[in-house]
Amino acid sequence: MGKQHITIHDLAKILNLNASTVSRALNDHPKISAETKKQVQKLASEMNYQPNALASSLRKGSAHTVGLVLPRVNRNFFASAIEGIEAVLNKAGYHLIITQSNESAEKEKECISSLISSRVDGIIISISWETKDLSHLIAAQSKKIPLIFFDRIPRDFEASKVMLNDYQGAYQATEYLINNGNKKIAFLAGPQHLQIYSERFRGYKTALEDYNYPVDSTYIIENCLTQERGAEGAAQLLSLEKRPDAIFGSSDYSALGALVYCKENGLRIPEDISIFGFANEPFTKLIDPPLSSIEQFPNKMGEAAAQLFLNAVKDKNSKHQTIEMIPEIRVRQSVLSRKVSQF
Amino acid sequence: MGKQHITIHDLAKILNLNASTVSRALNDHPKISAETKKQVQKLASEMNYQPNALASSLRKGSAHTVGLVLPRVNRNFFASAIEGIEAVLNKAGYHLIITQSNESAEKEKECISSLISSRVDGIIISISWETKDLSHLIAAQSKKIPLIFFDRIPRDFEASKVMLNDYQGAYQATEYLINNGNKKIAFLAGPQHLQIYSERFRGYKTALEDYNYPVDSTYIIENCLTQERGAEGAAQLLSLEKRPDAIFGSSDYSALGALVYCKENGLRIPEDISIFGFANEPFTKLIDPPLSSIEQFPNKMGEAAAQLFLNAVKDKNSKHQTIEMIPEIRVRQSVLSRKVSQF
DNA sequence: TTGTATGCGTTATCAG
DNA sequence: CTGATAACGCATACAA
Repeated sequence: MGKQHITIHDLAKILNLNASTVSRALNDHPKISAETKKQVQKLASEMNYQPNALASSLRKGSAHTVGLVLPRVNRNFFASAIEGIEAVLNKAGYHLIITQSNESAEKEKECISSLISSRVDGIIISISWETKDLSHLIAAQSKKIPLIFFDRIPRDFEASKVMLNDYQGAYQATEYLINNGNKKIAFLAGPQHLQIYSERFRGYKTALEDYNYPVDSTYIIENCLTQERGAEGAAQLLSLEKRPDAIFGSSDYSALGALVYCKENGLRIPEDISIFGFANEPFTKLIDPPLSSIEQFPNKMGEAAAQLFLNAVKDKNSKHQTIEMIPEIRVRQSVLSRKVSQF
Repeated sequence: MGKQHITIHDLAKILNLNASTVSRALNDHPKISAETKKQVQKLASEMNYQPNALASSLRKGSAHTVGLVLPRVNRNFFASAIEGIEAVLNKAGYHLIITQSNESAEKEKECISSLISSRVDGIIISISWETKDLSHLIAAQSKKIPLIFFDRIPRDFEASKVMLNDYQGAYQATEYLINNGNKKIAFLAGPQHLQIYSERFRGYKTALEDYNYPVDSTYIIENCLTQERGAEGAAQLLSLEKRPDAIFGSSDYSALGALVYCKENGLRIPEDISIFGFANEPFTKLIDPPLSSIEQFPNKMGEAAAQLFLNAVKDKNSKHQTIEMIPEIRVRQSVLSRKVSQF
């Protein structure tokens, strides 16, 4: 009592052993007698010994820890990704430090800096909406810390990546809208310097072009990812002389904002206007009407990101790898099913 | 290049200084010349020096870090609590390590153990559903690590606590149901060894008693917190000869399960049956019909928990403190408003 | 104002 | 099989 934390030296003194022997016994070193091991481990557990991870990591030069930088944990997508990452990492004996950038580039810099200071063995990151300057990421790489991007990936950056084929998801959703009788499809876009959002936009645009639909810039709302922005975007779209008959959001939240706004303003969904989201957040199934969306398999994306990290530490000289996941559209009542084609 | 991480010794050598001087310069020590400071800080930033937090914390005996143990981050309630905790803690210069027990008592033990090994300065915890043995928590306290409970609190444990007046919330919800024409109110209970759930049950029961309603044990479903269990509970209740006309869930998720089950089985909500939840998760506003629930102010609860930790480190001998928050009911369309009384 | 010496708790290396 | 010693990187008491 009195002593906050006991050390291997305390144990050693009591057992008339050397601290090194205690250390080895605790780590199940092969050439320590079974007798001694038993003795040491018994006392350690009786005295509730907890090794000092700081000291151990300092000495070993690694904390066997991976840092995770997320925009925010308060999103099913990211929370599920954490589960996948932890499952793979824990099995491999790694711990995870979760940090949040809150969509702020500055906070993200701090997270990275703090993780480097904590001497993490790798960093898995989904960058913030704001992030444009990438020097903090270059800094991490220059310290030979494996850097794995997932989901939100900067354009033109050499690193391992887990990405969704956002293009394909957006293309399919747009195609579905077209094939089901929607003529004027509006799009709520995200920041175009993030690949996922530019790819979603490309999918939308290409589908329109392939079907010989005009791409009308008044139907494209920029930087529209939050529920609030979605409502604003919908307001803007509904005030147009020729208002759209469908709104496709780059995020479930902006789609939700649009949906609520349309309902509040007397539009019937999907009879008057169809709505499509992106991410398949759990609430999409629950709202009225249920929101069509695109499943991204966040858990699997997390697992894949963790696996890329493990590959990187296993083979220090391995090249960067990219894993692409295929999304699936989930059609629900928020979209018209007029079946104008046989598709 | 080549070197992964540079140290104060590297900087010292380059500047022809001693490592201690460099250390002091970087920490803005008062008796280091402005000249030297500028020199050192310039080089440090040029070379992208990142202090080794492991070494620093080991030496200082504290990492200025707080550990957080949550059942899971994939809940708005907990994710919002994190925000509140971080806001207060970061302002005070502390970092947060987030861990998840996944509602497993064993995993929770591991989290605590790992946090103690990381030499956190305090632990904020909301315990898992499974947790009954509290030895891991006693272990933490015996090492003089301040322990702050929030939301899910074990009965009869001396520690600082941030709790909701769950009794009051449940009482008010039940009272509302009574006053609005519901005669047979069923209850989906949680594990009674957790104070929040026993208090919710007590609120429900007391309200019934106060209004001279019978407390019918066939209307009480035990251990019913998940969406799945909620659906099962509803199935059980609807199969009763005299089925209830209202279901009050101890969680939004079990209430949701009940709501979906009732809808799927042809009951109109609220005409045929009223549903009330607990926690006011964001989805409650969005579903059809919107689910009545009880707001817990998770962000404020997080802030309060962090504040209690700060109090504990500021005054080592301070007594345990308890902060009680007052919940507010949020009535939505999932409940009948028959107004049988003037209330 | 700066340098020297020491120790935080652990583990790796070398001896015995 | 076990012990002695040094070192991980940093911060502090003490010295100059």
